Parts: sequence; structure tokens; C-alpha cells
Amino acid sequence: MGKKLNIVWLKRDLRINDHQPLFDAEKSNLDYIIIYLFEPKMMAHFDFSIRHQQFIYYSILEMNKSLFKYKRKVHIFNSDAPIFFSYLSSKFIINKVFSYKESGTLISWNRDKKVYNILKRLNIEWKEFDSQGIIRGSKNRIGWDKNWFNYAISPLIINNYSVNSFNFKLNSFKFNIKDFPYLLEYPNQFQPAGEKYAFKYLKSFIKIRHKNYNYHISQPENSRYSCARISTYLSWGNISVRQVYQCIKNALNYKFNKRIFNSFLSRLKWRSHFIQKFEVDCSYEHSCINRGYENVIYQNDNKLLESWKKGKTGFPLVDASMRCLINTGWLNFRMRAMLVSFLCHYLEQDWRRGVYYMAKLFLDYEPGIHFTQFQMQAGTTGINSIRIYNPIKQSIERDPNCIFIKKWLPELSKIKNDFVHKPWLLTELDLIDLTIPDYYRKPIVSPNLSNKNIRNQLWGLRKNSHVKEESKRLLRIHVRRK
DNA sequence: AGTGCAGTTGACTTT
DNA sequence: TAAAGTCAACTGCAC
Repeated sequence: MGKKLNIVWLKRDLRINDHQPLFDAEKSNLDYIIIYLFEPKMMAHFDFSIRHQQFIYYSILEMNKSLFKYKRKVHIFNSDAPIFFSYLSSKFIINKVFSYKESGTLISWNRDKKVYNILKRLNIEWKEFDSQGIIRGSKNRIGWDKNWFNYAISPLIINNYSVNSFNFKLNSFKFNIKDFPYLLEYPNQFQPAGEKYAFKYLKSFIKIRHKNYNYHISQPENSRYSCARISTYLSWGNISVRQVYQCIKNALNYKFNKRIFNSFLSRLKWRSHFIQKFEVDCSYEHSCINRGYENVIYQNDNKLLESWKKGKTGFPLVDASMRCLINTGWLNFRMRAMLVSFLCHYLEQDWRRGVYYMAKLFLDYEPGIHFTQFQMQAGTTGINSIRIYNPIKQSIERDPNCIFIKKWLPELSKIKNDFVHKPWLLTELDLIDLTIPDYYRKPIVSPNLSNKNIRNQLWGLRKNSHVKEESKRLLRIHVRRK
């Protein structure tokens, strides 16, 4: 029989500081290895994209740079977790497995169930730790805020690493970068991965970029600079929620900028609040949060859906937002909301027809936030106001000088700003020396009338007794109480 | 200076 | 984290 060891199984916690599983493994006085699994089944799911894999891979490379001096590294394997743990346990005596709990999609819960059963049968303890102030098995939100704050202010874990002397080798399920050459082709318009960059962004936000945070947050161009831009690092765990919280709270200039920093911190809490909803009920990936909203009748026209996906709808701010997202993996909150609203309310598409497409595009994709927020914008929760964004109004208000639009839609770069907001008003005369794509002469749906049908259905259903009952149920489970 | 009126602003409601 | 509609109060202006 093989050697006895402990395992640290990394998931969305790709960092070496403030890391409980790594801390406990180090404390245990038994050799341990750190693993990350590129799981074919998870990677094949509709929400997983190449850019996610690339971010993960580079995050791990960064960890390995830091761990090198301890002769440690993250061992990457190419295998589904259940098979991997079975195999590993046939070669080594696994003492314990350490990991963070994951508030993921149904397939991650099913995977974890299988792993749990395998480990249980082998009498291996799997120690799973809480993260981000999320409560497992929560029945309602009584005391939730207090728990979150307790987490946020609790002392950071100081991870110290001993020098490793154990030469771990496993022949099967080897991850070879040659089999995944695309992982190395990480486009530089995406935010760079890794712990070091997480702190770099956080520090520059604290030092200078926060200044116009409240003022710029809703503007598509200015938000790229004035927002913290920490979401992607939180999603993959390059930085922990409480590291962010405490970094801000302890900043020397915190008390001079309380209003700004507190509005950021309240969003940090909202982030966990949404993940908590999904932790409680991951069926929101597939079903309307309020089941009464399954009865909305959408057009679901394929051509319209394709135009939205490509950013060729004829609504400049919608198209610019989509193309920006495709190219950079990040958009500010308001433009994300507008894209979802446009999809569901103007193009009359069931939210499920766009939800995975956007999951793949967001570099900061976090299932707990994605599905709950997407449905909130689609208007299928029954407990939030139905917010239908007017893409023209947004364009005039949030990108008055058309900086963002012209950046992403070069075909409109020579058009006068007044017309950029409403290009369908251009006459033949205006276009005498210019050619612009047809969809800007005639947008794919009518700018003024096209949201009427879904608006009426969504508001109409509010009076439906099934919807009302569902809303009551949801309030009981998800609404924060002291 | 007071009156009538069109247009604007803001609070509040409805979808 | 919406937008449109409603209504009353207000403003500026002509007479």
C-alpha cells in the first residue's frame, strides 16, 4: 500500500493566503498535496468557457510561483473528481481531504455527492469549510447579516508553508498543457489572473480609482476605471471576501471616503446575499425563481436571439455592450442589466435562451450571482420591481458623448452623436458619403413599442394567485431579517 | 401689479 | 439597479 497523505482540493479558491484548507493541511503534520481538477464533465457544462479555464490556469501558475520556494505546487489533473479520488485512494492512503464548500450548479452538487460517498466508503474524512459568509442549510435569513459581518471582520488566516520533502507522482489523469494549448493563449484584453493582480487592483482602487466610484458606476466607459474591478478575482478566489473587506476598512483614507467605501462594501455584502440564495436553491439555474412566471409566453425568435448574441441589434448601446463583453469579459452592472432586459423584454426571449451565453462571456462568472441576478433583470422573481431598461434613454444618459459606443462600434464612428443614439433617424442625405450596416438603418425591433407585450404579461402575472403564493414563500426564505 | 397660460419640475403611482 | 404616466405646484412671460 502507498504512502499516507492529506489532500487539499482547490475549487474557486485559487490563492495561498487567507486559505483555511491549506492552513489545516499544513497544521496536520502529515504530508499533503494540493490538487486542482480540470473536470471534463464540469468543463462541458453550458456555463463553462475557455476564458474561465485560462483564468484558472494562470491563477494556478501564479500560485505555483509563490509555492516554488517551499518545493510545493498545485498538481493539476484532467479527470472528473469521483473517478480521480477513487484512483488516488488505490495508490495512496488518503487521510483527509480539505476544501471549501461550493455554492455551485446542480452538477457540482451531484459531483460532490458522488465524491462524498466514495470518501465515506473508504472512511476518509472530507473537511469542507465555509466561505464568503455563506451559510449551508439556511432555512431563512434571520441573523444572516450578523453572520456575514462576523465573517467579514474575523481575523485573516496567516498561511505559513513548510518546505515539502515528499515527491508526489501519479501516472494517470496527468494534465499536460500540450493537450490544452489554448490555455496559453490568454488574450490581454482580459484582466490578468492571480493573487498579485487582485491586490494590485484593490490597492489602486483604494488609493485613487475610488474617487468617482458613485458617480461613474453606471456609465459604461468610466466605470471601467472607477469601479474596483475586483469581481473576477473574487469569483475564482484569487482574493477572499474578507481580505477585500478588511483591506478597505483598514485603509488609511477610509474615514475620509466613508460614503464611497461603504457603498462599495454594501455591494460586497449583496454579492454574498445573492450567492446565499443560490446555495439554498440551485434549481434557479433551470427554473423561474417564482414558478408562477413559467407561464409567460415569449416569441423566442431565433434570428433575434442571434442578433443579440453578435451585438447586431441596431440599438447602439446594446450592441456596444455586447461586443465589449465579448472582447473584455467585463461590463458594469447597469449595462449587464440592460442586456438582459433587452433580451427578455424587447426581443421577447425566455431568459434561459441567453443565460448560458452570458455565463460564458463573464470572466467574473459566479453561478450564485449569475442565475439569481439574471432572473431578477428578466423579471421572473415576483419579489422585485420589474425593471425594463430603455436602451435609448440609457444611451443618452450614460454615454452622452458616445465614447463607449464609438469605441466598440467603429462603423458609427463618423456619425454625429445625436444620431448615434438613434441611428434610424439618419436620412439618405446624411449617409451620402457613409455606409452603415442595415441594422442601424432599421433596428431589429421597434424602439418604442416592442417591450409592451412582455411588460403587460410580467405585470399582469403579479396579480396571479400562484405568483403571489410563490412570492410569499420566497420572502420567507430569502429576505434578510434581524 | 395682477392674470392667464404654456411649459417645467417634482412627488407619487402604475405598469 | 426602470420608465412612463398623472397631477399639482411652480416658473417665466406677455399683456
